Amino acid sequence: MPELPEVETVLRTLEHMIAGRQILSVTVRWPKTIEGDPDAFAQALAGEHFNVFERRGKYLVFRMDHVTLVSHLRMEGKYYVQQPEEPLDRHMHVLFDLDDGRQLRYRDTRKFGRMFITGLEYDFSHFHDLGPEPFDEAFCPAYIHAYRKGKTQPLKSLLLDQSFVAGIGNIYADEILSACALRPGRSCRRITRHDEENIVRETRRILCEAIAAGGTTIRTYTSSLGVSGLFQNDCCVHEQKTCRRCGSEIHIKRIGGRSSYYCPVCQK
DNA sequence: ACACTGACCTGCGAGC
DNA sequence: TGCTCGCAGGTCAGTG
Repeated sequence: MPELPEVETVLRTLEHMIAGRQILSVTVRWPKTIEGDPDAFAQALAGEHFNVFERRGKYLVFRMDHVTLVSHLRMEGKYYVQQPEEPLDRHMHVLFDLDDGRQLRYRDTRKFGRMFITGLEYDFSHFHDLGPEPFDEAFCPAYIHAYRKGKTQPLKSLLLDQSFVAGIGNIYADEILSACALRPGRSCRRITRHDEENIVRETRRILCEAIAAGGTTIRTYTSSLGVSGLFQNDCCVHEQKTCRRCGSEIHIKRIGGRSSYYCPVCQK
């Protein structure tokens, strides 16, 4: 499931592969992938160049000539750069014909991912209630303190709340709370200043390490493969049987509708 | 205002 | 073997 580090990896890999390329035409095979009118989407992108590659939270942002293309992979969205004669499968929902003869293909088995176009000056403030980036200095202990005031939700739900901080998903939320020795079900009302400092530091550390792990895939990419990160193979608690720190059995509990993995010994 | 639930989708594994 | 059921997950609309 792509979270911030995976989205960053996908973005940098695509930048490496298609920066400056022009879109000749767009084919939409599953219209619901496109927010808004798919025909207008295809028309607006024809002739546009991939100029600037940005990420905001889990959103991929491509600045073109006259429009901005925004893409969210949700759970299983992937991009492939292939030759047009390579066979399509039934999960390839949007095709972008490029000026060098290759094809950028969006593939999504669950069809949850979405993309849309908007103006060149798009900055997210009008459409999405996204919180600060984890690496932005605005994400600090004092910010957490102010944000959680009056709230009672579990810490896990707080970390998944994209208007609190942008880019964290279920896997990294579990890992961050494990690193902070906090149980996912703990109320955000009942943490200390020390915990707030830990959350900021461990969030950044874990995402940094994950981006670094994903970065290795950039150097080894092959043009016809989908891009994803590697860090998710290296979790302390998420989808683990035993705690990597103390060896205790990992517990699973549903919190906010998500499976949450934690060590009952290390996390209080 | 806050917190929780269900819908959107498909593939996969468990259980019968 | 073949079927059904439940689960996985990010976001948002809807509900209490």
